[in-house]
Amino acid sequence: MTNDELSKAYEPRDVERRWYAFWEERGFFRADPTSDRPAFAIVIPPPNVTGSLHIGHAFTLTLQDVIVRWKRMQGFDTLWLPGLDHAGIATQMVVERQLSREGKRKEDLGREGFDTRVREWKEQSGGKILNQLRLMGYSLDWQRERYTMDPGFVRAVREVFVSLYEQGLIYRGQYIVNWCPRCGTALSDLEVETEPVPGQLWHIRYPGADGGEGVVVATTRPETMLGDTAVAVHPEDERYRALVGEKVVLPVLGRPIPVVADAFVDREFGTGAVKITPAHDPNDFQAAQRLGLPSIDIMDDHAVLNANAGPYAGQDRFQARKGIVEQLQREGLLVKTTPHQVPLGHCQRCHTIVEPRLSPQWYMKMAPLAEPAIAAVEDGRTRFAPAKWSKTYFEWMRNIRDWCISRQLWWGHRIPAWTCANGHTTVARQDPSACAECGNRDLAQSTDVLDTWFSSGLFPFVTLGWPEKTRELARNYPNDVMMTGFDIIFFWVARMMMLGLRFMGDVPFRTVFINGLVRDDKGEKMSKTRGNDVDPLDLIARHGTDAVRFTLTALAAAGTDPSLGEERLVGYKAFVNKLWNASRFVLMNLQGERAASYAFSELPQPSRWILSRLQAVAAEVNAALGEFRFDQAANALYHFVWDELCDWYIEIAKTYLADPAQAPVARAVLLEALETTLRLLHPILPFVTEEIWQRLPHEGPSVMVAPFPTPDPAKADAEAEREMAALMRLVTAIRTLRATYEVEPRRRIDVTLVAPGGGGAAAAQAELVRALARLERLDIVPQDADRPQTIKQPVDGMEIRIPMAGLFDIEAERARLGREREKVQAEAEGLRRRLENPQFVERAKPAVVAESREKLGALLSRLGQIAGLLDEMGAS
RNA sequence: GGGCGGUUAGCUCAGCGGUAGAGCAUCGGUCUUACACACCGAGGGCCACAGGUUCGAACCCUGUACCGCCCACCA
Repeated sequence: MTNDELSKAYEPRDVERRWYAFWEERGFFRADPTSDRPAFAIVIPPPNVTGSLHIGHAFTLTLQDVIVRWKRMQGFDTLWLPGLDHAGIATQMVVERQLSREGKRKEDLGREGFDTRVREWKEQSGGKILNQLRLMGYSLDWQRERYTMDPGFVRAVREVFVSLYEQGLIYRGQYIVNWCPRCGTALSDLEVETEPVPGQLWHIRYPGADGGEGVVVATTRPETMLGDTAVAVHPEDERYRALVGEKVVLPVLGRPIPVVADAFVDREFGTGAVKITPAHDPNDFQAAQRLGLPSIDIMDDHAVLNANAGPYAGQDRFQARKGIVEQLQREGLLVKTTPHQVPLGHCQRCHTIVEPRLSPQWYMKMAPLAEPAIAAVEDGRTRFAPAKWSKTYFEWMRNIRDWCISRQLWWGHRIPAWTCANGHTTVARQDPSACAECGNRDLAQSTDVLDTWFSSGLFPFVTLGWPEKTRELARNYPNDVMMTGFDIIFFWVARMMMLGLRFMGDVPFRTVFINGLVRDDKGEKMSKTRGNDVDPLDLIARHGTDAVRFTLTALAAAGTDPSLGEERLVGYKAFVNKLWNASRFVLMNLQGERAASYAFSELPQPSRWILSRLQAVAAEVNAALGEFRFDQAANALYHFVWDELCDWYIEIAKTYLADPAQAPVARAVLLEALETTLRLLHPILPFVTEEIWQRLPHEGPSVMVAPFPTPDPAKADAEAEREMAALMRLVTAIRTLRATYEVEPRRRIDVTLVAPGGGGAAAAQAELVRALARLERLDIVPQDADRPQTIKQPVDGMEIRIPMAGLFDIEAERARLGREREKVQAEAEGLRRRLENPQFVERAKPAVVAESREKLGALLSRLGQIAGLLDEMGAS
């Protein structure tokens, strides 16, 4: 290969598509259950079929891919199985919206027609997000792709439902549910978002049936009064004692209802008298159960008042509210109206105000399932990372309530329950032909479907083949890691824990890593509705996939919500380009020859240094990824590549490359450093690393399946690191002096280094110092007489001396020394105070005390020197 | 009403017992033959506030103030 093939700037576009196809064709993504390598499996949070890739997916999935690629390179047989969620309510909404654009409703198609329509739509659009996952470079095992409505899931869902029913953990009951009048279905508690809404508290008089004053109740929802079956007061409330047991007349409808006493009433709130509407309020429902009161449902599926609402039948709930309030006012029964903030439930999907409604639904008993799921985290079979999330998990699990699993939707897993003509219920794995109880053959299957999370909750084992006893199940369950956002800990993680323990007898995964939620550069949560979301595909089109991946990885500090600003992304794009150009440099210098062999101990110090640093970085990256500290891994690599490899070693190597005697070994070191770095970076930057790696002399078909670097102790060289650090401090100090006095960059100057100890690295690498600091002469002397008109700058016990003659601005030096003196004085003062404190000397660690003494000594001697220099200048 | 988290350089964030770091932005200087998506330098912070523990606190404890999130059936 010639360098002509490498463009000056990295061009991600064609590179990415090419390598992804290459990896996939070679089967690198595939897990092999017959492998004798250790297994590593990770559960993907299956995106909705309706969905397209948003930044939240890109964030969590990039981190997952980093882990997967890392583990694969470490030699694990890794399984990262792609899947899609049928997303019942969300998908139904999308398809209904499509229909509505065609001027149709789902009822026009009928249930079967609608079902077909959804399946068709899934076929054409379900692949969209999967292709987007490919564009991101994710190394998913595509041959094992699953879908929560595929035949295996249908069977598994049935098995789980029937089995839980048989165990008494699924039951049917009539309670108050959260009902979305727009979606026309019940919702679980988790699908309801409570938000305070400014409302009013209406005080309404219910006159006595005996013609007396009756009682004034306070309500935020006057329309529900049509379903009132009592008024309740506190049993010990003196104000109403006489009324208990009497009747009052429900306004509008004129129905007499009793005044009852129940301790749940808060005497302080409103008037202390509360209307009881058992069919439309959970509290009232419970009170009605206790007190034996009837329930009157006044609304239909879409919150339109029904025949029980008398004159308001046929009106929408809010329209009716208005009419009722006006009527009460006309009739003089509206005592007063006060503003009042009301916490109101909204449908998570369509944001319609949820109506509490009495309705027959299917429930899953949660307490018996939660108990082992709590224990499994307590005893560490599953651990949360960061650990704080276990608190959130426990909090919810310990206060868990039964889960309403039935939905009145058309899209989803049908509930395997049939009702016969005699009203008996049959729940069965196979479609029954006769009632299990009475043999009646006139059966109708429930029209309800299951909450989408019912099937998602089975994901970790059904995707491995359950209920069959497959190799995959034996090998990969429990999965090793589950990574997701905290927003679905309850929806998904908790339910996988409960169902996994129930049906597999073990936890579904060993570690749950919770990542933050991506925010914009102002810290706001990104969402379409806010209009501040960024499209990851747009970002990759403009900056390249690797830059996007690196940005997301570098942002992933444990436990924080990352803020994604475009500036940051541009910075990491530059990093990818930097890596590209460093590689170009190495490739240009390889000259097609085979890498020379070398003995590490005989390498020049800078070469030992860069290789030693490389071992440290390898150790750091491995440790960081092991703890899910993605930011640390990314930063360690960023700084190694940019600050050490590029800014120092490549510059140093230029001098070696110019010398035919040193060039071959330098090339070998450069190549080794680059090749190892590419392997370290590959999990984060898969494309650019492959593109470069393939151009290097290499073994194996792909960097993707090359071994992940581990630190080689034989190449750890503490002495070289120490010496090089000193050398870099020296060069930097000289450069700083040059910059301070505005010495032209091109101009070569003479420097004398007074080094009583011999000069160490500076002496050994004098040539390098000259090259890096752009010196004409570097004289290293053990001592030197004081010379006037000389800049003196201490560094590591040595002193840099540069003659001022014709070079330096004396005023500038005076000012600089003045500033330095202030700083040094302040620091020395602090140290002196500390050392004068006998308790510090006595109790602090000896090393800390010694260090302080040493530092103070150095500071004081520098102060003396500064004073001398200033004197000298004053004199001159 | 409960619970959790945050408050560190202009911005976005690391650090979590030995008197502060990064990226970007800012300022000055450079086309030094890999890279101007670059190079070489510089400036910038009483680590929200008040107490306490400690020889020593951004870091541990207590409280306060803002900000954010989650959970919650007071009409």
